[in-house]
Amino acid sequence: MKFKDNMPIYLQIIDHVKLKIATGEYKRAEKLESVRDMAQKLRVNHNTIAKTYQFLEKDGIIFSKKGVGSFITESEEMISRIREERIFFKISTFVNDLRVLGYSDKKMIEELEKFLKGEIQNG
Amino acid sequence: MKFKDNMPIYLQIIDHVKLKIATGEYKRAEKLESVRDMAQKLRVNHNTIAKTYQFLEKDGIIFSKKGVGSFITESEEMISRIREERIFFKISTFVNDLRVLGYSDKKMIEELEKFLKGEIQNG
DNA sequence: AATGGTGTACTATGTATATAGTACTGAATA
DNA sequence: TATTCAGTACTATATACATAGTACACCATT
Repeated sequence: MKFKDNMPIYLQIIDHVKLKIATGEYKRAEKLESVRDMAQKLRVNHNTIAKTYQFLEKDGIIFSKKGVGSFITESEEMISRIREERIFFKISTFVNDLRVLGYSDKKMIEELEKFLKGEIQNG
Repeated sequence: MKFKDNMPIYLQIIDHVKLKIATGEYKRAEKLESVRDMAQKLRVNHNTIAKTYQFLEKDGIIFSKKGVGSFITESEEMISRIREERIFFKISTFVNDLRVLGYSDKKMIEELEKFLKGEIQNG
């Protein structure tokens, strides 16, 4: 995993975990890697992962049991919400950003289609 | 201007200036607000604006003259590039983010159209 | 009962960011 | 020439972030 240096690592890992939940890679009630294993895997300090897990727990996205481990929420409703909020955020951000740049709805769609077509030719 | 607390202020202001260039609000060779005026307007320390301007100058986006002021680049090519790079970044980020979430090109366009239509009904 | 893996907590250290305050340098102008 | 407005530079202080290292509390298993 690559980190940007203009954003706290623990926030990037929080988003990383939420993304994995949104894509279904992390499933309901699944056991997460331990604080120390995750730290080693991502090459960060275990305190940073501990902070990450504590923030995720505060938001009800995971729950931790001392001496046992950390687990993805048991609420399917929460999992759905994480996915849907993410999709809504991505689309609304996109629309807003392009409108600020002067794009109409029509042009926005056209440019998106052009981008998708051009990609195939290039790659 | 509102700042997010998870990203350095000076980086947010850099983006803010680049956006104004991209939209045409800041024009070629135009004089920027002074370090101290901009600081007062955005309610940050003047050192933060000085840092911002120095980064923008390092990238050739503005140039500063001691005792005179800071100015938008005289290069129209640079201005066009700032706008085009921004648009490309927004579109490619959007496409990538939605693909990660499992969206096909077709579904991506459909959801965008649905969002744009739904918006009109809601607002 | 002892061991090992778990989350958690704490101190210490270093870096980046932002502020406050001050002062210097250069250019335009009254 | 003196003043004013620019950018620039410096010290000091505070906070957030990340690391390193250590230790403790809890739970399951041997």
